[in-house]
Amino acid sequence: MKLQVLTIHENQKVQKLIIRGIRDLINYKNLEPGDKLPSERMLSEKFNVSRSNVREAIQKLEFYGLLKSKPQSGTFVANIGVTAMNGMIEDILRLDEPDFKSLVETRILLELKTARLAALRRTEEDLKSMEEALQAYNKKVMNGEDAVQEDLLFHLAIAKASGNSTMNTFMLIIIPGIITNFQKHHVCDAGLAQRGIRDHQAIFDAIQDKNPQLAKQKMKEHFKELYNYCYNLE
Amino acid sequence: MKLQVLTIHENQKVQKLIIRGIRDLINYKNLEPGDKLPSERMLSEKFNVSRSNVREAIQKLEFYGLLKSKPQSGTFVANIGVTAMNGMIEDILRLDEPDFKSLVETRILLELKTARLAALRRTEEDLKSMEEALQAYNKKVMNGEDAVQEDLLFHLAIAKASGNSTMNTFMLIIIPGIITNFQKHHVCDAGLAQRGIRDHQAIFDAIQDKNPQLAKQKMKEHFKELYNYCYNLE
DNA sequence: ATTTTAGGATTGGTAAACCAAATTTTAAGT
DNA sequence: ACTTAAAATTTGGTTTACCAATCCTAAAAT
Repeated sequence: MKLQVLTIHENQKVQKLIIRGIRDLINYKNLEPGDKLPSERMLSEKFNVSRSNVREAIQKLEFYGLLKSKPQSGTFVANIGVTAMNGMIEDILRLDEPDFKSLVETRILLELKTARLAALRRTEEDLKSMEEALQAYNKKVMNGEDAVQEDLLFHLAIAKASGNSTMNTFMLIIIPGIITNFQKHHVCDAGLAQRGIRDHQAIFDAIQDKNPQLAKQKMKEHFKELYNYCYNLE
Repeated sequence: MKLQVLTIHENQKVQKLIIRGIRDLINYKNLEPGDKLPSERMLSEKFNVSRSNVREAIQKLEFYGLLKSKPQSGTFVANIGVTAMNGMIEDILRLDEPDFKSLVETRILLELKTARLAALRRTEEDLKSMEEALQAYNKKVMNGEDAVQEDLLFHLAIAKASGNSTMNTFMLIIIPGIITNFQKHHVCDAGLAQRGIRDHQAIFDAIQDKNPQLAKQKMKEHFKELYNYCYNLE
Protein backbone atom coordinates (compact mmCIF):
# COMPACT_ATOMS: atom_id res chain seq x y z
CA MET A 1 0.00 0.00 0.00
CA LYS A 2 2.57 2.53 1.16
CA LEU A 3 5.21 2.78 -1.51
CA GLN A 4 7.79 5.12 -0.10
CA VAL A 5 9.35 5.90 3.23
CA LEU A 6 7.93 9.00 4.87
CA THR A 7 10.14 11.80 6.06
CA ILE A 8 10.00 12.65 9.75
CA HIS A 9 7.93 15.69 8.91
CA GLU A 10 5.40 13.71 6.90
CA ASN A 11 5.20 11.10 9.63
CA GLN A 12 4.39 13.81 12.19
CA LYS A 13 1.61 15.03 9.91
CA VAL A 14 0.09 11.56 9.70
CA GLN A 15 0.28 11.21 13.46
CA LYS A 16 -1.45 14.54 14.03
CA LEU A 17 -4.14 13.50 11.56
CA ILE A 18 -4.80 10.33 13.53
CA ILE A 19 -4.80 12.15 16.88
CA ARG A 20 -7.33 14.64 15.54
CA GLY A 21 -9.37 11.72 14.21
CA ILE A 22 -9.40 10.03 17.60
CA ARG A 23 -10.42 13.27 19.26
CA ASP A 24 -13.27 13.77 16.81
CA LEU A 25 -14.36 10.20 17.32
CA ILE A 26 -14.49 10.65 21.08
CA ASN A 27 -16.58 13.79 20.62
CA TYR A 28 -18.84 12.41 17.93
CA LYS A 29 -19.53 9.15 19.72
CA ASN A 30 -19.77 10.92 23.10
CA LEU A 31 -17.27 8.54 24.63
CA GLU A 32 -17.02 8.91 28.40
CA PRO A 33 -14.01 8.12 30.61
CA GLY A 34 -13.52 4.38 30.69
CA ASP A 35 -15.24 3.77 27.35
CA LYS A 36 -13.53 1.69 24.71
CA LEU A 37 -12.09 3.10 21.52
CA PRO A 38 -12.60 1.23 18.23
CA SER A 39 -9.92 -1.38 17.66
CA GLU A 40 -6.60 -0.44 16.12
CA ARG A 41 -7.55 -2.30 12.93
CA MET A 42 -10.79 -0.35 12.53
CA LEU A 43 -9.04 2.95 13.22
CA SER A 44 -6.33 2.22 10.66
CA GLU A 45 -9.00 1.39 8.09
CA LYS A 46 -11.14 4.42 8.99
CA PHE A 47 -8.23 6.87 8.74
CA ASN A 48 -6.70 4.99 5.82
CA VAL A 49 -3.31 4.59 7.50
CA SER A 50 -1.28 1.61 8.68
CA ARG A 51 -1.92 -0.02 12.01
CA SER A 52 1.63 0.89 13.04
CA ASN A 53 0.79 4.56 12.60
CA VAL A 54 -2.32 4.14 14.72
CA ARG A 55 -0.32 2.39 17.42
CA GLU A 56 2.24 5.21 17.48
CA ALA A 57 -0.47 7.84 17.85
CA ILE A 58 -2.12 5.86 20.64
CA GLN A 59 1.22 5.49 22.40
CA LYS A 60 1.70 9.25 22.30
CA LEU A 61 -1.72 9.89 23.80
CA GLU A 62 -0.97 7.20 26.36
CA PHE A 63 2.20 9.05 27.33
CA TYR A 64 0.16 12.18 28.04
CA GLY A 65 -2.25 10.11 30.10
CA LEU A 66 -5.24 10.47 27.77
CA LEU A 67 -5.63 6.85 26.71
CA LYS A 68 -4.87 3.49 28.28
CA SER A 69 -4.33 0.29 26.32
CA LYS A 70 -5.17 -3.05 27.86
CA PRO A 71 -3.72 -6.18 26.22
CA GLN A 72 -6.21 -8.32 24.35
CA SER A 73 -8.99 -6.04 25.44
CA GLY A 74 -8.88 -2.62 23.87
CA THR A 75 -7.81 0.99 24.21
CA PHE A 76 -9.77 3.03 26.71
CA VAL A 77 -10.43 6.69 27.31
CA ALA A 78 -8.57 7.73 30.44
CA ASN A 79 -10.33 8.80 33.57
CA ILE A 80 -10.29 12.50 32.75
CA GLY A 81 -13.36 14.02 31.13
CA VAL A 82 -14.02 14.94 27.52
CA THR A 83 -13.47 18.62 28.16
CA ALA A 84 -9.97 18.19 29.53
CA MET A 85 -9.30 15.67 26.76
CA ASN A 86 -10.18 18.16 24.04
CA GLY A 87 -8.24 20.99 25.61
CA MET A 88 -5.15 18.89 26.14
CA ILE A 89 -5.16 17.33 22.68
CA GLU A 90 -5.39 20.78 21.16
CA ASP A 91 -2.26 21.78 23.08
CA ILE A 92 -0.42 18.54 22.40
CA LEU A 93 -0.94 19.03 18.67
CA ARG A 94 0.45 22.53 18.94
CA LEU A 95 3.59 21.55 20.85
CA ASP A 96 6.88 22.18 19.11
CA GLU A 97 10.54 21.72 19.98
CA PRO A 98 11.49 23.78 23.03
CA ASP A 99 13.80 26.74 22.48
CA PHE A 100 16.99 27.16 24.47
CA LYS A 101 15.69 30.14 26.42
CA SER A 102 12.63 28.17 27.53
CA LEU A 103 14.84 25.27 28.62
CA VAL A 104 17.17 27.45 30.70
CA GLU A 105 14.30 29.39 32.24
CA THR A 106 12.67 26.15 33.34
CA ARG A 107 15.93 24.68 34.53
CA ILE A 108 16.64 27.61 36.82
CA LEU A 109 13.13 27.46 38.23
CA LEU A 110 13.42 23.74 38.92
CA GLU A 111 16.89 23.89 40.41
CA LEU A 112 16.24 26.72 42.85
CA LYS A 113 13.54 24.44 44.22
CA THR A 114 15.46 21.15 44.14
CA ALA A 115 18.36 22.78 45.98
CA ARG A 116 15.99 23.95 48.68
CA LEU A 117 14.21 20.61 48.92
CA ALA A 118 17.50 18.69 48.92
CA ALA A 119 18.65 20.72 51.91
CA LEU A 120 15.48 19.65 53.70
CA ARG A 121 15.35 16.01 52.69
CA ARG A 122 18.78 14.75 51.65
CA THR A 123 19.84 11.41 53.12
CA GLU A 124 23.40 10.36 53.89
CA GLU A 125 23.32 8.31 50.70
CA ASP A 126 22.29 11.39 48.71
CA LEU A 127 25.23 13.30 50.17
CA LYS A 128 27.58 10.56 49.07
CA SER A 129 26.28 10.61 45.49
CA MET A 130 26.51 14.37 45.33
CA GLU A 131 30.06 14.34 46.68
CA GLU A 132 31.12 11.79 44.07
CA ALA A 133 29.66 13.94 41.30
CA LEU A 134 31.39 16.97 42.81
CA GLN A 135 34.77 15.24 42.85
CA ALA A 136 34.40 14.07 39.25
CA TYR A 137 33.66 17.64 38.17
CA ASN A 138 36.57 19.12 40.11
CA LYS A 139 39.01 16.59 38.74
CA LYS A 140 38.06 17.38 35.15
CA VAL A 141 38.29 21.13 35.68
CA MET A 142 41.66 20.84 37.41
CA ASN A 143 42.97 19.01 34.36
CA GLY A 144 41.68 21.79 32.16
CA GLU A 145 39.23 19.43 30.47
CA ASP A 146 35.68 20.17 29.44
CA ALA A 147 33.34 19.29 32.31
CA VAL A 148 29.85 20.13 31.08
CA GLN A 149 28.65 16.57 31.64
CA GLU A 150 30.06 16.27 35.15
CA ASP A 151 28.57 19.68 35.93
CA LEU A 152 25.10 18.55 35.01
CA LEU A 153 25.46 15.20 36.78
CA PHE A 154 26.12 17.11 40.00
CA HIS A 155 22.94 19.10 39.44
CA LEU A 156 21.11 15.86 38.66
CA ALA A 157 22.33 14.40 41.96
CA ILE A 158 20.74 17.37 43.73
CA ALA A 159 17.48 16.76 41.90
CA LYS A 160 17.57 13.16 43.05
CA ALA A 161 18.21 14.28 46.62
CA SER A 162 15.20 16.61 46.47
CA GLY A 163 12.99 13.58 46.94
CA ASN A 164 10.61 14.86 44.25
CA SER A 165 10.40 12.28 41.49
CA THR A 166 8.53 14.59 39.11
CA MET A 167 11.21 17.28 39.27
CA ASN A 168 13.87 14.59 38.90
CA THR A 169 12.17 13.35 35.73
CA PHE A 170 11.83 16.86 34.35
CA MET A 171 15.52 17.52 34.94
CA LEU A 172 16.32 14.36 32.98
CA ILE A 173 14.15 15.56 30.12
CA ILE A 174 15.78 18.98 30.07
CA ILE A 175 19.45 18.02 30.41
CA PRO A 176 20.26 16.74 26.89
CA GLY A 177 18.88 19.91 25.33
CA ILE A 178 20.94 21.97 27.77
CA ILE A 179 24.14 20.11 27.00
CA THR A 180 23.84 20.35 23.22
CA ASN A 181 22.92 24.04 23.36
CA PHE A 182 25.80 24.73 25.73
CA GLN A 183 28.18 23.19 23.24
CA LYS A 184 26.57 25.04 20.35
CA HIS A 185 26.65 28.46 22.00
CA HIS A 186 29.95 27.86 23.83
CA VAL A 187 28.44 28.82 27.15
CA CYS A 188 30.95 27.10 29.40
CA ASP A 189 34.18 28.67 28.26
CA ALA A 190 36.79 30.71 30.07
CA GLY A 191 37.13 30.85 33.84
CA LEU A 192 33.51 29.87 34.38
CA ALA A 193 34.59 26.35 35.26
CA GLN A 194 36.94 27.45 38.04
CA ARG A 195 34.19 29.50 39.58
CA GLY A 196 31.92 26.49 39.21
CA ILE A 197 34.03 24.56 41.70
CA ARG A 198 33.54 27.16 44.41
CA ASP A 199 29.83 27.53 43.57
CA HIS A 200 29.21 23.81 43.69
CA GLN A 201 31.03 23.45 46.98
CA ALA A 202 28.94 26.22 48.52
CA ILE A 203 25.73 24.58 47.33
CA PHE A 204 26.87 21.21 48.61
CA ASP A 205 27.81 22.62 52.00
CA ALA A 206 24.44 24.31 52.39
CA ILE A 207 22.62 21.08 51.56
CA GLN A 208 24.84 19.14 53.92
CA ASP A 209 24.12 21.66 56.68
CA LYS A 210 20.40 21.33 55.97
CA ASN A 211 20.12 25.04 55.27
CA PRO A 212 17.44 25.41 52.55
CA GLN A 213 17.59 29.20 52.36
CA LEU A 214 21.33 29.22 51.83
CA ALA A 215 21.19 26.35 49.33
CA LYS A 216 18.70 28.26 47.20
CA GLN A 217 20.73 31.45 47.52
CA LYS A 218 23.96 29.76 46.43
CA MET A 219 22.21 28.09 43.52
CA LYS A 220 20.85 31.48 42.48
CA GLU A 221 24.31 32.99 42.51
CA HIS A 222 25.59 30.02 40.53
CA PHE A 223 23.00 30.70 37.84
CA LYS A 224 23.49 34.46 37.74
CA GLU A 225 25.80 34.53 34.74
CA LEU A 226 23.88 31.88 32.86
CA TYR A 227 20.69 33.80 33.50
CA ASN A 228 22.05 37.02 32.07
CA TYR A 229 23.60 35.23 29.14
CA CYS A 230 20.38 33.55 28.09
CA TYR A 231 18.26 36.64 28.43
CA ASN A 232 20.52 38.46 26.03
CA LEU A 233 20.50 35.70 23.44
CA GLU A 234 18.39 37.40 20.78
CA MET B 1 9.89 -18.03 20.00
CA LYS B 2 7.92 -16.10 22.60
CA LEU B 3 5.04 -18.27 23.71
CA GLN B 4 3.03 -16.09 26.05
CA VAL B 5 2.06 -12.46 26.39
CA LEU B 6 4.16 -10.60 28.89
CA THR B 7 2.60 -8.64 31.73
CA ILE B 8 3.37 -4.94 31.88
CA HIS B 9 5.75 -5.62 34.74
CA GLU B 10 7.63 -8.29 32.81
CA ASN B 11 7.80 -6.06 29.76
CA GLN B 12 9.35 -3.29 31.85
CA LYS B 13 11.97 -5.75 33.07
CA VAL B 14 12.87 -6.74 29.52
CA GLN B 15 13.14 -3.09 28.53
CA LYS B 16 15.43 -2.28 31.45
CA LEU B 17 17.57 -5.27 30.51
CA ILE B 18 17.98 -3.94 27.00
CA ILE B 19 18.71 -0.40 28.17
CA ARG B 20 21.41 -1.72 30.50
CA GLY B 21 22.76 -3.77 27.60
CA ILE B 22 22.95 -0.74 25.34
CA ARG B 23 24.69 1.24 28.08
CA ASP B 24 27.24 -1.53 28.61
CA LEU B 25 27.78 -1.75 24.88
CA ILE B 26 28.47 1.98 24.64
CA ASN B 27 30.97 1.70 27.49
CA TYR B 28 32.63 -1.50 26.32
CA LYS B 29 32.99 -0.36 22.73
CA ASN B 30 33.95 3.17 23.82
CA LEU B 31 31.32 4.68 21.58
CA GLU B 32 31.62 8.45 21.31
CA PRO B 33 28.83 10.96 20.58
CA GLY B 34 27.76 10.54 16.98
CA ASP B 35 28.91 6.92 16.72
CA LYS B 36 26.57 4.29 15.40
CA LEU B 37 24.98 1.62 17.53
CA PRO B 38 24.78 -1.95 16.22
CA SER B 39 21.66 -2.51 14.14
CA GLU B 40 18.35 -3.36 15.76
CA ARG B 41 18.60 -6.88 14.39
CA MET B 42 22.02 -7.48 15.92
CA LEU B 43 20.92 -6.04 19.26
CA SER B 44 17.82 -8.22 19.37
CA GLU B 45 19.98 -11.26 18.65
CA LYS B 46 22.66 -10.27 21.16
CA PHE B 47 20.17 -9.68 23.99
CA ASN B 48 17.99 -12.59 22.87
CA VAL B 49 14.83 -10.49 22.65
CA SER B 50 12.53 -9.48 19.82
CA ARG B 51 13.33 -6.57 17.54
CA SER B 52 10.14 -4.87 18.75
CA ASN B 53 11.47 -4.87 22.28
CA VAL B 54 14.73 -3.35 21.07
CA ARG B 55 12.85 -0.67 19.17
CA GLU B 56 10.79 0.21 22.25
CA ALA B 57 13.91 0.55 24.39
CA ILE B 58 15.56 2.71 21.74
CA GLN B 59 12.46 4.90 21.53
CA LYS B 60 12.57 5.44 25.27
CA LEU B 61 16.22 6.47 25.16
CA GLU B 62 15.38 8.68 22.21
CA PHE B 63 12.70 10.41 24.27
CA TYR B 64 15.28 11.25 26.91
CA GLY B 65 17.59 12.57 24.20
CA LEU B 66 20.26 9.89 24.55
CA LEU B 67 19.93 8.24 21.15
CA LYS B 68 18.85 9.36 17.70
CA SER B 69 17.53 7.04 14.99
CA LYS B 70 18.00 7.91 11.35
CA PRO B 71 15.88 6.03 8.80
CA GLN B 72 17.72 3.52 6.67
CA SER B 73 20.95 4.51 8.34
CA GLY B 74 21.21 3.52 11.97
CA THR B 75 20.80 4.55 15.58
CA PHE B 76 23.37 7.02 16.85
CA VAL B 77 24.70 8.05 20.23
CA ALA B 78 23.43 11.56 20.96
CA ASN B 79 25.75 14.49 21.19
CA ILE B 80 26.19 14.27 24.95
CA GLY B 81 29.22 12.45 26.31
CA VAL B 82 29.54 8.97 27.78
CA THR B 83 29.68 10.26 31.34
CA ALA B 84 26.35 12.07 31.14
CA MET B 85 24.95 9.09 29.25
CA ASN B 86 25.86 6.68 32.04
CA GLY B 87 24.60 8.97 34.80
CA MET B 88 21.32 9.62 33.05
CA ILE B 89 20.62 5.99 32.15
CA GLU B 90 21.21 5.03 35.76
CA ASP B 91 18.55 7.54 36.81
CA ILE B 92 16.14 6.64 34.02
CA LEU B 93 16.25 3.00 35.09
CA ARG B 94 15.49 4.02 38.65
CA LEU B 95 12.50 6.22 37.78
CA ASP B 96 9.14 5.13 39.11
CA GLU B 97 5.59 6.46 38.96
CA PRO B 98 5.37 9.92 40.54
CA ASP B 99 3.48 10.24 43.80
CA PHE B 100 0.66 12.73 44.24
CA LYS B 101 2.64 14.91 46.63
CA SER B 102 5.47 15.21 44.12
CA LEU B 103 3.01 16.13 41.38
CA VAL B 104 1.32 18.87 43.41
CA GLU B 105 4.63 20.25 44.66
CA THR B 106 5.87 20.55 41.10
CA ARG B 107 2.60 21.96 39.84
CA ILE B 108 2.64 24.77 42.39
CA LEU B 109 6.25 25.59 41.54
CA LEU B 110 5.48 25.70 37.83
CA GLU B 111 2.29 27.71 38.14
CA LEU B 112 3.68 30.45 40.38
CA LYS B 113 6.14 31.00 37.55
CA THR B 114 3.75 30.68 34.60
CA ALA B 115 1.39 33.17 36.22
CA ARG B 116 4.24 35.64 36.58
CA LEU B 117 5.50 35.05 33.04
CA ALA B 118 1.99 35.25 31.58
CA ALA B 119 1.56 38.67 33.17
CA LEU B 120 4.72 39.76 31.40
CA ARG B 121 4.17 38.15 28.01
CA ARG B 122 0.48 37.46 27.40
CA THR B 123 -0.89 38.51 24.03
CA GLU B 124 -4.44 39.62 23.33
CA GLU B 125 -5.08 36.18 21.90
CA ASP B 126 -3.84 34.58 25.12
CA LEU B 127 -6.25 36.76 27.09
CA LYS B 128 -9.11 35.60 24.94
CA SER B 129 -8.29 31.91 25.45
CA MET B 130 -7.98 32.42 29.19
CA GLU B 131 -11.28 34.25 29.37
CA GLU B 132 -13.05 31.47 27.51
CA ALA B 133 -11.64 28.90 29.92
CA LEU B 134 -12.67 31.13 32.81
CA GLN B 135 -16.26 31.40 31.56
CA ALA B 136 -16.52 27.65 31.05
CA TYR B 137 -15.38 27.06 34.62
CA ASN B 138 -17.76 29.65 36.09
CA LYS B 139 -20.70 28.26 34.19
CA LYS B 140 -20.12 24.76 35.49
CA VAL B 141 -19.69 25.91 39.08
CA MET B 142 -22.84 28.07 38.90
CA ASN B 143 -24.77 24.98 37.83
CA GLY B 144 -23.37 23.09 40.78
CA GLU B 145 -21.54 20.71 38.49
CA ASP B 146 -18.08 19.28 38.94
CA ALA B 147 -15.55 21.58 37.25
CA VAL B 148 -12.17 19.98 37.86
CA GLN B 149 -11.47 19.75 34.13
CA GLU B 150 -12.44 23.35 33.38
CA ASP B 151 -10.37 24.43 36.36
CA LEU B 152 -7.26 22.82 34.97
CA LEU B 153 -7.90 24.06 31.44
CA PHE B 154 -7.82 27.59 32.79
CA HIS B 155 -4.50 26.90 34.42
CA LEU B 156 -3.30 25.34 31.19
CA ALA B 157 -4.29 28.50 29.31
CA ILE B 158 -2.06 30.45 31.68
CA ALA B 159 0.81 28.08 31.00
CA LYS B 160 0.32 28.62 27.29
CA ALA B 161 0.31 32.40 27.81
CA SER B 162 3.60 32.16 29.72
CA GLY B 163 5.38 31.77 26.38
CA ASN B 164 7.56 29.02 27.83
CA SER B 165 7.02 25.85 25.79
CA THR B 166 8.90 23.64 28.24
CA MET B 167 6.70 24.64 31.19
CA ASN B 168 3.65 24.25 28.95
CA THR B 169 4.72 20.69 28.11
CA PHE B 170 5.42 19.87 31.74
CA MET B 171 1.96 21.11 32.74
CA LEU B 172 0.44 18.80 30.13
CA ILE B 173 2.39 15.88 31.55
CA ILE B 174 1.31 16.64 35.10
CA ILE B 175 -2.38 17.36 34.57
CA PRO B 176 -3.83 13.85 34.06
CA GLY B 177 -2.18 12.64 37.27
CA ILE B 178 -3.57 15.67 39.09
CA ILE B 179 -7.11 15.09 37.83
CA THR B 180 -7.25 11.42 38.72
CA ASN B 181 -5.76 12.02 42.16
CA PHE B 182 -8.17 14.88 42.78
CA GLN B 183 -11.06 12.57 42.04
CA LYS B 184 -9.57 9.82 44.17
CA HIS B 185 -8.91 12.02 47.21
CA HIS B 186 -11.99 14.19 46.71
CA VAL B 187 -9.97 17.36 46.84
CA CYS B 188 -12.39 19.65 45.08
CA ASP B 189 -15.47 19.28 47.22
CA ALA B 190 -17.48 21.76 49.21
CA GLY B 191 -17.32 25.50 48.74
CA LEU B 192 -13.85 25.33 47.22
CA ALA B 193 -15.32 25.79 43.77
CA GLN B 194 -17.13 29.04 44.64
CA ARG B 195 -13.90 30.45 46.02
CA GLY B 196 -12.19 29.25 42.87
CA ILE B 197 -14.25 31.68 40.77
CA ARG B 198 -13.01 34.68 42.74
CA ASP B 199 -9.44 33.36 42.79
CA HIS B 200 -9.36 32.77 39.05
CA GLN B 201 -10.80 36.20 38.33
CA ALA B 202 -8.12 37.83 40.48
CA ILE B 203 -5.38 35.91 38.70
CA PHE B 204 -6.84 36.77 35.31
CA ASP B 205 -7.12 40.46 36.19
CA ALA B 206 -3.51 40.61 37.33
CA ILE B 207 -2.33 38.98 34.12
CA GLN B 208 -4.50 41.31 32.06
CA ASP B 209 -3.05 44.30 33.92
CA LYS B 210 0.45 42.98 33.26
CA ASN B 211 1.18 42.86 36.95
CA PRO B 212 3.53 39.87 37.47
CA GLN B 213 3.95 40.30 41.23
CA LEU B 214 0.21 40.38 41.82
CA ALA B 215 -0.41 37.46 39.46
CA LYS B 216 2.05 35.31 41.38
CA GLN B 217 0.59 36.45 44.71
CA LYS B 218 -2.97 35.61 43.68
CA MET B 219 -1.87 32.24 42.35
CA LYS B 220 -0.15 31.56 45.66
CA GLU B 221 -3.32 32.36 47.58
CA HIS B 222 -5.26 30.15 45.21
CA PHE B 223 -2.96 27.24 46.02
CA LYS B 224 -2.88 27.82 49.76
CA GLU B 225 -5.52 25.27 50.67
CA LEU B 226 -4.29 22.72 48.19
CA TYR B 227 -0.79 23.17 49.54
CA ASN B 228 -1.81 22.51 53.11
CA TYR B 229 -3.99 19.61 52.10
CA CYS B 230 -1.25 17.82 50.24
CA TYR B 231 1.37 18.32 52.91
CA ASN B 232 -0.87 16.62 55.43
CA LEU B 233 -1.61 13.64 53.20
CA GLU B 234 0.41 11.03 55.10
C1' DA C 1 46.36 8.51 -8.35
C1' DT C 2 41.89 10.38 -8.09
C1' DT C 3 37.15 10.57 -9.08
C1' DT C 4 32.95 8.46 -10.60
C1' DT C 5 29.72 5.06 -10.79
C1' DA C 6 27.35 0.96 -10.30
C1' DG C 7 25.91 -2.95 -7.67
C1' DG C 8 25.28 -5.31 -3.54
C1' DA C 9 24.81 -5.34 1.53
C1' DT C 10 22.84 -3.04 5.50
C1' DT C 11 19.48 -0.36 7.86
C1' DG C 12 15.29 1.59 10.15
C1' DG C 13 10.61 1.69 8.79
C1' DT C 14 6.35 -0.64 7.33
C1' DA C 15 3.01 -4.03 6.21
C1' DA C 16 1.09 -8.45 7.00
C1' DA C 17 0.64 -12.79 9.36
C1' DC C 18 0.23 -14.87 13.66
C1' DC C 19 -0.51 -15.53 18.77
C1' DA C 20 -2.74 -16.03 23.06
C1' DA C 21 -5.58 -13.53 26.24
C1' DA C 22 -10.01 -11.57 26.71
C1' DT C 23 -14.62 -11.00 25.29
C1' DT C 24 -18.86 -12.17 23.21
C1' DT C 25 -21.96 -15.34 21.43
C1' DT C 26 -24.07 -19.63 21.34
C1' DA C 27 -25.71 -23.75 23.04
C1' DA C 28 -26.24 -27.08 26.43
C1' DG C 29 -27.76 -28.33 31.05
C1' DT C 30 -30.64 -27.78 35.03
C1' DA D 1 -36.09 -18.95 32.50
C1' DC D 2 -31.70 -19.06 34.39
C1' DT D 3 -27.07 -20.70 34.82
C1' DT D 4 -23.14 -22.69 33.01
C1' DA D 5 -19.98 -24.19 29.73
C1' DA D 6 -17.86 -24.18 25.37
C1' DA D 7 -16.86 -22.40 20.93
C1' DA D 8 -16.13 -18.53 17.94
C1' DT D 9 -14.74 -13.83 17.49
C1' DT D 10 -12.22 -9.78 18.67
C1' DT D 11 -8.29 -7.57 20.59
C1' DG D 12 -3.60 -5.65 21.54
C1' DG D 13 0.86 -7.61 21.33
C1' DT D 14 4.47 -10.07 18.80
C1' DT D 15 6.88 -12.08 15.12
C1' DT D 16 8.08 -12.41 10.43
C1' DA D 17 8.70 -10.80 5.79
C1' DC D 18 9.47 -7.09 2.93
C1' DC D 19 10.64 -2.28 1.30
C1' DA D 20 13.18 1.53 -0.26
C1' DA D 21 16.71 4.68 1.34
C1' DT D 22 21.34 4.70 2.62
C1' DC D 23 25.98 3.12 3.01
C1' DC D 24 29.86 0.54 1.55
C1' DT D 25 32.89 -1.52 -1.67
C1' DA D 26 35.29 -1.91 -5.68
C1' DA D 27 35.69 -1.67 -10.37
C1' DA D 28 35.73 1.52 -14.20
C1' DA D 29 36.74 6.00 -16.14
C1' DT D 30 39.48 10.08 -16.35
